[in-house]
Amino acid sequence: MLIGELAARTGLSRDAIRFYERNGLVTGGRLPSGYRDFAPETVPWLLYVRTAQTLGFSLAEIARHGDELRDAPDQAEALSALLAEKIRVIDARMAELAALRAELAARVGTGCPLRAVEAVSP
Amino acid sequence: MLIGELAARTGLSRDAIRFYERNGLVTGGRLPSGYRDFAPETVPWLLYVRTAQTLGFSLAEIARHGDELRDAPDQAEALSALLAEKIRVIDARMAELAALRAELAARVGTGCPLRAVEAVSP
DNA sequence: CTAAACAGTGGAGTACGGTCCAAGGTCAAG
DNA sequence: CTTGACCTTGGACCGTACTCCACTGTTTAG
Repeated sequence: MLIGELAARTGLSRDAIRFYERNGLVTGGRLPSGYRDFAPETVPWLLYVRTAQTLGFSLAEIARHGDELRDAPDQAEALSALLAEKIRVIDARMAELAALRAELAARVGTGCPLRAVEAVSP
Repeated sequence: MLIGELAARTGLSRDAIRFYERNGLVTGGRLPSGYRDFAPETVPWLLYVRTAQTLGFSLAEIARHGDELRDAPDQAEALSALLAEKIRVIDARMAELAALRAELAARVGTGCPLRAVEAVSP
């Protein structure tokens, strides 16, 4: 698959894909012409990359996870561990959000406890 | 309060605070010496800024919210609306995370359904 | 054979959120 | 009056995650 098609299928720009390649997030072969040639599985992988990214993982982290996965003796196990770790991260993040939500919710409708926030505004 | 003390109390660097000031996130008076002079309420405000930031709001958004708040005819109401909006954002974010968590959880322990993710790694 | 539509490279530029630094002013203590 | 801690400014620089551009090579359709 050429880069243009991959871009179309993932919604990424060709430049972004080349950027990802430079940073070790994707690897493709090369055709005799020098054109990049991507495997079909690259599509779900890139979709996954975007998901992980919106989750707050940096590209470097995602690349590192990918590497760990590739180098693992037992891939299935490594992946399970990775996913489990991500789930922990998600849980932690959700807990933070829940705490913040509670804090905000407690202030909504009260005319007073917001002083700490409002009295100072820019 | 001088900038150094504010920095110490908020955990921010003096440079970061000056950067925030340039970008309209904080305002302080000036002493005759030219030194910035911050009100005590700036401390909770900056702590709030950091919280909002970890929530995924950009400094520009936070500044804009602060402005809206300041300009609102009814501050208490404006703040309630703002908090309510943030809560919606949080809820959306949590829902995304929950969906992703479910997706990941479904794959953990299975040796097969992870192909889509694993077969492709960098 | 040529033109269009792809692809490649390198490098500059962008926005964000800062950090670091030099040169210099201010202030309190000794 | 000097020393040291603190403050000021402006500007350079960093990492992240890209985008845009010019110039060049390849492939494909007519």
